[in-house]
Amino acid sequence: MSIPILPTLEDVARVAGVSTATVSRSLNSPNSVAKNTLLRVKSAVDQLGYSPNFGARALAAKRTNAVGAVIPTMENAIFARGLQAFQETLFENGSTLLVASSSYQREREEVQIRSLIAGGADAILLIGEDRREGIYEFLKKRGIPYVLAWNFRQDSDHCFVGFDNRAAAREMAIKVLKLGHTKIGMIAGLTLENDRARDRVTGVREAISEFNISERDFCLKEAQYDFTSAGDAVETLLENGPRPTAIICGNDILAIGATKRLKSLGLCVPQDISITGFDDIEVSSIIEPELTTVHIPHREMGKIAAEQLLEMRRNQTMSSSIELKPFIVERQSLAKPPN
Amino acid sequence: MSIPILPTLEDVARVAGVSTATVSRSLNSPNSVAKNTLLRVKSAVDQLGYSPNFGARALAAKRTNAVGAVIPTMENAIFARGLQAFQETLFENGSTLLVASSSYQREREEVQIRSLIAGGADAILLIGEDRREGIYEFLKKRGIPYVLAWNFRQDSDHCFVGFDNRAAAREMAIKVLKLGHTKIGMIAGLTLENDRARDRVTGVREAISEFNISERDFCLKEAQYDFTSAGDAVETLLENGPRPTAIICGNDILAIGATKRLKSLGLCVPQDISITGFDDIEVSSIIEPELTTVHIPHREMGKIAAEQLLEMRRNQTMSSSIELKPFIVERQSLAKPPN
DNA sequence: AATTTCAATGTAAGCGCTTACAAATATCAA
DNA sequence: TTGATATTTGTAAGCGCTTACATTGAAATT
Repeated sequence: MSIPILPTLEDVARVAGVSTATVSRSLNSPNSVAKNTLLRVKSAVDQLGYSPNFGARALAAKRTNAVGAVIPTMENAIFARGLQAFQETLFENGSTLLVASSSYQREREEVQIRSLIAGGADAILLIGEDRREGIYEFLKKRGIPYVLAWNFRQDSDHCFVGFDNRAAAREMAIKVLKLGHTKIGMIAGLTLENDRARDRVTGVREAISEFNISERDFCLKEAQYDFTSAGDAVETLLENGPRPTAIICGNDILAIGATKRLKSLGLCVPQDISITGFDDIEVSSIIEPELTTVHIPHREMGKIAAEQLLEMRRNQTMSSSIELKPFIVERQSLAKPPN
Repeated sequence: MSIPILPTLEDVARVAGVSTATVSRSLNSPNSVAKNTLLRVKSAVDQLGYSPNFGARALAAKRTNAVGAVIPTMENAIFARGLQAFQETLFENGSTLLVASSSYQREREEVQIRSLIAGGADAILLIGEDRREGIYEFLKKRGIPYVLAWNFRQDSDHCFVGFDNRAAAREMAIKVLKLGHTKIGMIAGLTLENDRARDRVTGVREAISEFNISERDFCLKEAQYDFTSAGDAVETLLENGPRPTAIICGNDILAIGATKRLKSLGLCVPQDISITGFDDIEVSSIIEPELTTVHIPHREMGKIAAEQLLEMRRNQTMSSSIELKPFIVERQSLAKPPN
């Protein structure tokens, strides 16, 4: 594995008997080259096994065609699914995907953003809105287009591609309340530095107050996005104050973890306690009882985010935000409260 | 969002009152620069908000520090988890991750490999071994180090970081057979262009023949890695030939999908039929019955794969393969056959 | 036939950085 | 003090590509 000597544009030009400019054009805008010149170049390329040097190309053309994405973690199905669609769309448009993960930590995210830019990203996907203003200034100063996904906010000068977490959570809470539940629990994701989790709490609180449920009958517990934390949270909920008849969860992982723990405590879902989720990941329809949850079109979101980003990079303009509409999937985990 | 004019190395040099070489050294090998020169450069960098141009750096230094990974899909938890660890390790070592996905299609994978290289990857992670020889030649010719993960093969001149799929599957099958099962079913992943899936089938077949189970009492069905396909496969298995008392699944997704379908058909797992999985993804311990499966240390694999790749790139040498040892996690889905 | 227009190609100037090598300065032993 | 050595800095030559601009020759227009 020694350092190989690779053919350059110049080698191709020599073999094809044309100038380097013509070779470059053959590769980048074949339409502007005569048909049989193109053929000669192509065959020289094949013969030499040429492929362009990435650094040189990036330097001369002032673009890398690499798009970065900083997501909290790839292990969570919701990001994995959206990211997959994002990558596919980028690929179809000749861009590659650079990935970094923040572990839901703001400081770390910031480092990752900078390192993706240093690593050549010339456009970037971020999750949610919560971050220091300085980061946005940094991106603007460098002329790097960005899209904020997994959330949506009207009247913002950022470009969002996502959904209204508050409204969706509120809608789910209203559905729960309309069934007659009066003692409500909620297991939310950690709201610190996470606007999506926070907005979902806000939405639920709104519904709670619209239905005149007293603060005493609403109990909120935050938990990390894993099954065990969710289980622990649900136990806390049962121990403190009046036992809820419905528990609204900040996402499906929390809902599944909570359900599992309730069952192991001998409680039935939804007969004793109803559970709702958020995201509609694949396993939500596999577990028992099947989970009533908010369906989020992650794949679509990933695809559209990619498209917006590509457009922004192409036109050097800001694109407008796009709102996706979640909807509730009714399955088995939500029912009327017990008498 | 107009095209911004960014400061260059030369600007920094001018402000700091030194040569561009000194600035470059300050950034890349601070030890070789006098302490107070370093300070002057640092402050010039801050003052101008300088950060190096990626293309120029890649061109001059002949390396991008980007590592590519082509995986079948990020949506599958097993790759998501390994990839996450892979990315973290790369980041700790100053490299960025370029991702592409093949959807388990060889042709497509080949395109993705080439496009990652064109996109600047100077090392690459691949899953399994099954691909045209030409691809390996291509990588060698370009001097791009690669690691094959999720599988392991002795006496190969590739660098593997993975586990012996055949041995692990065989071991699981032996455990099943020792319990007294004599009619065995298997739901495998699609083995076409997938050496891992194929090796797992081979391992099970070995055990089957070691226990003198006749071909008539072993029924194999391939399925895509999703719950529905697995469900359909299990139904086929029930319809054809003698009903198996144990079904060995090629991975956890298949096992979970099969379990779900069996339950909906009114069959009990493991009382009527035992089920085993492979991978030990997180939900495997959440579903009911909890899944008996082969635990694969995905995170460790991702981490080690990254380390090997970084070492190969650093030394321009081939590293040796590393074998990880899976082990069986006994939970509830495997039991003795009914009388 | 002369002029204009346009498509196809060539020329050559960078793009912003790294690094081999040279030069200058500081350090040390004798 | 002097020469030898080590440390720090500067000079300048690329790295391999893209693209503005110039050139050529053929087709279209008058």
